Amino acid sequence: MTTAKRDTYTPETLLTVAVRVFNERGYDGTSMEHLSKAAGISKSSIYHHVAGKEELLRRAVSRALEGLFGILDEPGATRGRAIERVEYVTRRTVEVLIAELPYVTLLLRVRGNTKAERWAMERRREFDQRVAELLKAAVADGDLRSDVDIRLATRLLFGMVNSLVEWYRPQPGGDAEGEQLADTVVQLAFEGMRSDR
Amino acid sequence: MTTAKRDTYTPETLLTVAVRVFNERGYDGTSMEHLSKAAGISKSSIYHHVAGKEELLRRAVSRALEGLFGILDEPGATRGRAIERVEYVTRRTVEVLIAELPYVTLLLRVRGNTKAERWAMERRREFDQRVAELLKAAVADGDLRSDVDIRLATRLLFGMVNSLVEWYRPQPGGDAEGEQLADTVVQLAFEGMRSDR
DNA sequence: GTCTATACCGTGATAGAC
DNA sequence: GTCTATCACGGTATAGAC
Repeated sequence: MTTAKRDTYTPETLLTVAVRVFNERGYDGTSMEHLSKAAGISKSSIYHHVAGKEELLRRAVSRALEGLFGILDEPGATRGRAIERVEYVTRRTVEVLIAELPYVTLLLRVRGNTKAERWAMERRREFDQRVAELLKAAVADGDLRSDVDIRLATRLLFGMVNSLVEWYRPQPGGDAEGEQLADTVVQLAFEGMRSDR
Repeated sequence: MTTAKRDTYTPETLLTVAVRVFNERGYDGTSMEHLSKAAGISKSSIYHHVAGKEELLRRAVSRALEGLFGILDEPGATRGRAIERVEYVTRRTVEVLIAELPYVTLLLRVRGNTKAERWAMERRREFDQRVAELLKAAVADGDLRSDVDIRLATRLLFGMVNSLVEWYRPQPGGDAEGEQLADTVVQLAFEGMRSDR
């Protein structure tokens, strides 16, 4: 029942274009004029599909947040030893970041100037807290080093993971590329960069 | 000879205010009206001190870049074993990030919409490349693990370091706080988060 | 579903008085 | 050095024809 051909815009297809431009120029640096040029339709035609610029932002960050929160409900994140759940969530976060790259990129860059942005920031904080609790449990189990503040370690770990959006660009033919990258990130984060082990 | 009291603005003191607002609202999300309110003077008075909004941005990112490139000229970054130079640069980058927090924050967020931004991004890439060469040398020495792509490891390492600007807020009384934080970052990055060593 | 035309407001920047 | 007044422009968004 899904229409294959696509010669006119829907909110979904328009979102794809908008998110790309938002990430190139920044949300505030993007005007409806920029969007209309990129989409190949007039400014006013955009308003036929969405209520305005902010709705596009809201849809985009919602999608990113759905992906991230979805991880926390997966079996790997709810069962087993805490350290294993931590590594699982880290690995899956990398994979979701890559799978939903433009949406998560936008999420990680919102500044809180509009209602939609502030809502997104709040939900993101929730996610961070959920992850921080996991790490805390792993420390209690004695599987993560206890000589550094765990809140700090969580932030640094996810600072490393989130930095992916600043430079990672998916390869056209790279299929299982995400899993490989996730492996490397987990290795570096938990085993360190030194070779003398 | 330095005038202690400050009841009128100079380009320097104005920059302090502007950079704070830029970081709160984003550069593109900040209008001259926002700046004038924050500075307590009228829009047109701002133009008496600086040529415009972009000059404020240029001054800010210049300051950040000076701080970062300065590190590469320090003895610790030019002498000794490569691995030691890598750890030194990492540690010092954290310290400079904290010492020049608002300026580096702005630098790390530019999108390339204006000339000043594109120039800043180019110089930043130069810095990253210089650091990547250091890490490469440390791998050649056998001191850094060779089972992961070194360009990738460099990006993740500095992704972790740079993420500081997203959440670190200096404590009013915290003096040697920066050095402590730098120690932790270096430990986590090079030794990893696991406790089983 | 897309267009042209337009309303209306905030933007960066300037002129000139004090 | 700061102000008020003003400019030209681009911003989001709407009206209404096709």
